[in-house]
Amino acid sequence: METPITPTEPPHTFAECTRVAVPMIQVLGRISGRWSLYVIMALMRGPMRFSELRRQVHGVSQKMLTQTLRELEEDGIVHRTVTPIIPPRVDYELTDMGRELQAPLTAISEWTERNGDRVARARERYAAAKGI
Amino acid sequence: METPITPTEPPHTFAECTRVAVPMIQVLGRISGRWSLYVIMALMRGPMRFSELRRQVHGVSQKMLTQTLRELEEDGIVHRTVTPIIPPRVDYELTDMGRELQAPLTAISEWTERNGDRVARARERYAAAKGI
DNA sequence: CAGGATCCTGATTGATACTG
DNA sequence: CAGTATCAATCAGGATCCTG
Repeated sequence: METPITPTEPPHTFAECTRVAVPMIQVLGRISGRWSLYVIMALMRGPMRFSELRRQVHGVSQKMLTQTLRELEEDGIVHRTVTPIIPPRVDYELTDMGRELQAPLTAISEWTERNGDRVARARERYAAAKGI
Repeated sequence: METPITPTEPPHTFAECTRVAVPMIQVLGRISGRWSLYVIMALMRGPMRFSELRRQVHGVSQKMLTQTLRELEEDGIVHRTVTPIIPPRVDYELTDMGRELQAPLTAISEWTERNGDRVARARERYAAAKGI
Protein backbone atom coordinates (compact mmCIF):
# COMPACT_ATOMS: atom_id res chain seq x y z
CA MET A 1 0.00 0.00 0.00
CA GLU A 2 1.12 3.52 -0.78
CA THR A 3 2.09 5.79 2.03
CA PRO A 4 -0.47 8.55 2.32
CA ILE A 5 0.78 12.09 2.07
CA THR A 6 0.33 14.16 5.15
CA PRO A 7 1.70 17.42 6.42
CA THR A 8 1.63 16.35 10.03
CA GLU A 9 2.85 12.79 10.12
CA PRO A 10 6.35 12.64 8.66
CA PRO A 11 7.66 9.98 6.39
CA HIS A 12 6.20 9.61 2.96
CA THR A 13 7.62 9.10 -0.48
CA PHE A 14 8.22 11.73 -3.09
CA ALA A 15 7.02 10.22 -6.31
CA GLU A 16 9.13 7.27 -7.39
CA CYS A 17 12.15 9.41 -6.97
CA THR A 18 13.16 10.86 -3.65
CA ARG A 19 12.14 10.84 -0.05
CA VAL A 20 12.15 13.29 2.81
CA ALA A 21 9.29 15.56 2.11
CA VAL A 22 8.32 16.78 5.50
CA PRO A 23 11.50 18.58 6.39
CA MET A 24 11.35 19.61 2.77
CA ILE A 25 8.02 21.23 3.41
CA GLN A 26 9.44 22.99 6.40
CA VAL A 27 12.39 24.16 4.39
CA LEU A 28 10.16 25.42 1.63
CA GLY A 29 8.02 27.08 4.23
CA ARG A 30 10.99 28.98 5.48
CA ILE A 31 12.44 29.68 2.09
CA SER A 32 9.22 30.97 0.74
CA GLY A 33 8.22 33.16 3.57
CA ARG A 34 7.29 36.46 2.06
CA TRP A 35 10.86 37.76 2.34
CA SER A 36 13.22 34.87 3.02
CA LEU A 37 14.18 34.18 -0.53
CA TYR A 38 14.91 37.82 -1.23
CA VAL A 39 17.12 38.02 1.82
CA ILE A 40 18.96 34.86 0.83
CA MET A 41 19.44 36.13 -2.67
CA ALA A 42 20.74 39.43 -1.42
CA LEU A 43 23.19 37.69 0.88
CA MET A 44 24.45 35.54 -1.96
CA ARG A 45 26.09 38.71 -3.18
CA GLY A 46 28.12 38.73 -0.01
CA PRO A 47 28.00 39.67 3.67
CA MET A 48 25.93 42.69 4.47
CA ARG A 49 24.86 44.92 7.32
CA PHE A 50 21.29 45.24 8.42
CA SER A 51 20.78 48.64 6.88
CA GLU A 52 22.36 47.63 3.60
CA LEU A 53 20.18 44.55 3.50
CA ARG A 54 17.17 46.68 4.06
CA ARG A 55 18.10 48.86 1.13
CA GLN A 56 18.67 45.82 -1.08
CA VAL A 57 15.40 44.14 -0.31
CA HIS A 58 12.92 46.71 -1.45
CA GLY A 59 9.74 47.12 0.48
CA VAL A 60 10.65 45.02 3.47
CA SER A 61 9.76 46.58 6.78
CA GLN A 62 12.37 46.64 9.47
CA LYS A 63 10.20 44.37 11.54
CA MET A 64 9.88 41.73 8.85
CA LEU A 65 13.54 41.92 7.96
CA THR A 66 14.49 41.30 11.56
CA GLN A 67 12.05 38.46 11.86
CA THR A 68 13.15 36.86 8.62
CA LEU A 69 16.79 37.08 9.59
CA ARG A 70 16.06 35.51 12.97
CA GLU A 71 14.35 32.57 11.35
CA LEU A 72 17.15 32.06 8.88
CA GLU A 73 19.64 32.31 11.69
CA GLU A 74 17.67 29.81 13.73
CA ASP A 75 17.89 27.34 10.87
CA GLY A 76 21.60 27.87 10.47
CA ILE A 77 21.24 29.39 7.02
CA VAL A 78 22.44 32.83 8.03
CA HIS A 79 25.13 33.84 10.44
CA ARG A 80 24.82 36.97 12.57
CA THR A 81 27.79 38.90 13.90
CA VAL A 82 27.28 41.61 16.45
CA THR A 83 29.95 44.23 16.98
CA PRO A 84 29.17 45.93 20.28
CA ILE A 85 30.10 49.47 19.45
CA ILE A 86 28.07 52.64 19.45
CA PRO A 87 26.25 52.92 17.20
CA PRO A 88 25.80 49.14 16.97
CA ARG A 89 26.96 47.19 13.96
CA VAL A 90 25.48 43.86 12.92
CA ASP A 91 26.67 41.88 9.94
CA TYR A 92 24.87 39.06 8.23
CA GLU A 93 26.24 36.40 5.93
CA LEU A 94 25.20 33.06 4.58
CA THR A 95 26.57 29.99 6.29
CA ASP A 96 28.05 27.17 4.21
CA MET A 97 24.71 25.47 4.42
CA GLY A 98 23.05 28.64 3.24
CA ARG A 99 25.36 28.92 0.28
CA GLU A 100 24.58 25.33 -0.63
CA LEU A 101 21.03 26.45 -1.24
CA GLN A 102 22.25 27.90 -4.47
CA ALA A 103 22.02 24.58 -6.26
CA PRO A 104 18.36 23.87 -5.50
CA LEU A 105 17.39 27.47 -6.00
CA THR A 106 19.13 27.42 -9.33
CA ALA A 107 17.18 24.32 -10.26
CA ILE A 108 13.92 26.10 -9.56
CA SER A 109 15.17 29.16 -11.34
CA GLU A 110 15.92 27.05 -14.39
CA TRP A 111 12.50 25.49 -14.34
CA THR A 112 11.06 28.96 -14.18
CA GLU A 113 13.17 30.13 -17.04
CA ARG A 114 12.10 27.21 -19.19
CA ASN A 115 8.44 27.44 -18.25
CA GLY A 116 7.73 31.04 -17.37
CA ASP A 117 6.11 31.73 -20.72
CA ARG A 118 4.07 28.60 -20.57
CA VAL A 119 2.79 29.52 -17.14
CA ALA A 120 1.89 32.99 -18.37
CA ARG A 121 0.05 31.55 -21.35
CA ALA A 122 -1.70 28.99 -19.16
CA ARG A 123 -2.93 31.79 -16.97
CA GLU A 124 -4.21 33.75 -19.93
CA ARG A 125 -6.00 30.74 -21.28
CA TYR A 126 -7.48 30.06 -17.89
CA ALA A 127 -8.67 33.62 -17.51
CA ALA A 128 -10.13 33.58 -21.01
CA ALA A 129 -11.89 30.29 -20.43
CA LYS A 130 -13.32 31.58 -17.21
CA GLY A 131 -14.58 34.69 -18.96
CA ILE A 132 -16.61 32.68 -21.47
CA MET B 1 25.27 49.38 -9.65
CA GLU B 2 23.56 46.28 -8.37
CA THR B 3 19.92 45.77 -9.15
CA PRO B 4 17.94 46.04 -5.95
CA ILE B 5 15.84 43.10 -4.96
CA THR B 6 12.17 43.72 -4.81
CA PRO B 7 9.06 41.59 -4.72
CA THR B 8 7.01 44.02 -6.74
CA GLU B 9 9.25 45.30 -9.46
CA PRO B 10 10.45 42.41 -11.54
CA PRO B 11 13.90 41.99 -12.91
CA HIS B 12 16.75 41.41 -10.55
CA THR B 13 19.65 39.03 -10.49
CA PHE B 14 19.98 35.86 -8.53
CA ALA B 15 23.44 35.98 -7.04
CA GLU B 16 26.18 35.72 -9.63
CA CYS B 17 24.49 32.68 -10.96
CA THR B 18 21.05 32.86 -12.45
CA ARG B 19 18.35 35.32 -13.22
CA VAL B 20 14.59 35.36 -13.22
CA ALA B 21 13.68 35.57 -9.61
CA VAL B 22 10.33 37.18 -9.66
CA PRO B 23 8.46 34.48 -11.52
CA MET B 24 10.56 32.23 -9.33
CA ILE B 25 9.05 33.82 -6.27
CA GLN B 26 5.62 33.37 -7.71
CA VAL B 27 6.37 29.78 -8.51
CA LEU B 28 7.65 29.16 -5.02
CA GLY B 29 4.64 30.93 -3.66
CA ARG B 30 2.43 28.55 -5.52
CA ILE B 31 4.50 25.49 -4.83
CA SER B 32 4.68 26.17 -1.17
CA GLY B 33 1.12 27.04 -0.57
CA ARG B 34 0.11 24.97 2.39
CA TRP B 35 -1.02 22.07 0.19
CA SER B 36 0.34 22.53 -3.31
CA LEU B 37 3.44 20.49 -2.88
CA TYR B 38 1.53 17.61 -1.36
CA VAL B 39 -0.91 17.62 -4.23
CA ILE B 40 1.89 17.68 -6.76
CA MET B 41 3.65 14.86 -5.01
CA ALA B 42 0.50 12.81 -4.92
CA LEU B 43 -0.09 13.39 -8.61
CA MET B 44 3.44 12.32 -9.41
CA ARG B 45 2.20 8.85 -8.61
CA GLY B 46 -0.21 9.17 -11.49
CA PRO B 47 -3.58 10.62 -12.49
CA MET B 48 -6.16 10.68 -9.77
CA ARG B 49 -9.75 11.59 -9.08
CA PHE B 50 -10.73 14.29 -6.65
CA SER B 51 -11.83 11.90 -3.95
CA GLU B 52 -8.74 9.76 -4.27
CA LEU B 53 -6.57 12.86 -4.07
CA ARG B 54 -8.38 13.89 -0.97
CA ARG B 55 -7.65 10.55 0.63
CA GLN B 56 -3.99 10.74 -0.38
CA VAL B 57 -3.40 14.21 0.96
CA HIS B 58 -4.21 13.76 4.60
CA GLY B 59 -5.91 16.57 6.42
CA VAL B 60 -6.74 18.71 3.41
CA SER B 61 -10.22 20.16 3.45
CA GLN B 62 -12.34 19.94 0.37
CA LYS B 63 -12.24 23.68 0.04
CA MET B 64 -8.48 23.88 0.11
CA LEU B 65 -8.05 20.93 -2.20
CA THR B 66 -10.34 22.53 -4.73
CA GLN B 67 -8.61 25.86 -4.39
CA THR B 68 -5.15 24.35 -4.66
CA LEU B 69 -6.10 22.37 -7.74
CA ARG B 70 -7.56 25.46 -9.38
CA GLU B 71 -4.36 27.39 -8.83
CA LEU B 72 -2.22 24.58 -10.18
CA GLU B 73 -4.54 24.28 -13.13
CA GLU B 74 -4.38 27.98 -13.72
CA ASP B 75 -0.59 27.76 -13.89
CA GLY B 76 -0.71 24.85 -16.27
CA ILE B 77 0.86 22.45 -13.81
CA VAL B 78 -2.19 20.27 -13.43
CA HIS B 79 -4.70 19.21 -16.04
CA ARG B 80 -8.36 18.76 -15.17
CA THR B 81 -10.66 16.44 -17.04
CA VAL B 82 -14.37 16.57 -16.42
CA THR B 83 -16.54 13.65 -17.39
CA PRO B 84 -20.12 14.91 -17.38
CA ILE B 85 -21.88 11.91 -15.98
CA ILE B 86 -23.98 11.48 -12.89
CA PRO B 87 -22.46 11.40 -10.42
CA PRO B 88 -19.76 13.65 -11.85
CA ARG B 89 -16.25 12.39 -12.39
CA VAL B 90 -13.23 14.67 -12.47
CA ASP B 91 -9.71 13.47 -13.05
CA TYR B 92 -6.52 15.33 -12.35
CA GLU B 93 -3.06 14.73 -13.71
CA LEU B 94 0.22 16.59 -13.99
CA THR B 95 0.96 18.29 -17.26
CA ASP B 96 4.38 17.83 -18.86
CA MET B 97 5.40 21.08 -17.25
CA GLY B 98 4.20 19.77 -13.92
CA ARG B 99 6.20 16.60 -14.27
CA GLU B 100 9.27 18.65 -15.04
CA LEU B 101 9.02 20.05 -11.55
CA GLN B 102 10.48 16.80 -10.38
CA ALA B 103 14.03 17.93 -11.04
CA PRO B 104 13.93 21.12 -8.97
CA LEU B 105 11.94 19.47 -6.23
CA THR B 106 14.47 16.72 -6.14
CA ALA B 107 17.22 19.28 -5.78
CA ILE B 108 15.52 20.77 -2.76
CA SER B 109 14.86 17.34 -1.41
CA GLU B 110 18.55 16.54 -1.71
CA TRP B 111 19.55 19.70 0.08
CA THR B 112 17.15 18.76 2.82
CA GLU B 113 18.55 15.29 3.03
CA ARG B 114 22.09 16.59 3.32
CA ASN B 115 21.27 19.34 5.76
CA GLY B 116 18.26 18.22 7.74
CA ASP B 117 20.36 17.25 10.73
CA ARG B 118 22.33 20.46 10.61
CA VAL B 119 19.15 22.49 10.59
CA ALA B 120 17.84 20.52 13.55
CA ARG B 121 21.07 21.08 15.46
CA ALA B 122 21.11 24.76 14.55
CA ARG B 123 17.63 25.10 15.97
CA GLU B 124 18.62 23.38 19.18
CA ARG B 125 21.64 25.58 19.55
CA TYR B 126 19.55 28.64 18.88
CA ALA B 127 16.95 27.60 21.42
CA ALA B 128 19.66 26.87 23.97
CA ALA B 129 21.40 30.18 23.37
CA LYS B 130 18.12 32.00 23.73
CA GLY B 131 17.46 30.22 26.99
CA ILE B 132 20.69 31.47 28.53
C1' DC C 1 -19.23 12.97 -6.54
C1' DA C 2 -17.35 17.33 -6.92
C1' DG C 3 -17.49 21.76 -5.57
C1' DG C 4 -19.85 26.50 -4.75
C1' DA C 5 -21.13 30.00 -1.02
C1' DT C 6 -20.75 31.66 3.82
C1' DC C 7 -19.18 32.57 8.04
C1' DC C 8 -15.58 32.72 11.33
C1' DT C 9 -11.06 32.52 13.53
C1' DG C 10 -6.09 32.66 14.23
C1' DA C 11 -1.88 33.74 12.05
C1' DT C 12 0.83 37.24 9.14
C1' DT C 13 1.99 41.62 8.04
C1' DG C 14 2.45 46.54 8.27
C1' DA C 15 2.60 51.17 10.41
C1' DT C 16 4.02 53.60 14.27
C1' DA C 17 6.47 54.79 18.33
C1' DC C 18 10.17 53.96 21.48
C1' DT C 19 15.24 52.45 23.08
C1' DG C 20 20.22 50.80 24.24
C1' DC D 1 22.21 51.67 13.93
C1' DA D 2 19.66 47.94 14.92
C1' DG D 3 16.56 46.68 16.98
C1' DT D 4 11.83 45.86 20.47
C1' DA D 5 6.89 46.64 21.50
C1' DT D 6 2.24 47.54 20.30
C1' DC D 7 -1.79 47.99 17.66
C1' DA D 8 -4.57 47.62 13.50
C1' DA D 9 -5.53 45.45 9.14
C1' DT D 10 -5.37 41.79 6.08
C1' DC D 11 -5.66 37.11 4.85
C1' DA D 12 -5.38 32.23 4.57
C1' DG D 13 -7.54 28.36 6.22
C1' DG D 14 -11.25 25.53 8.34
C1' DA D 15 -16.21 24.33 9.48
C1' DT D 16 -20.64 24.10 7.71
C1' DC D 17 -24.41 24.01 4.60
C1' DC D 18 -26.09 23.60 -0.03
C1' DT D 19 -26.55 21.85 -5.15
C1' DG D 20 -26.18 20.03 -10.31
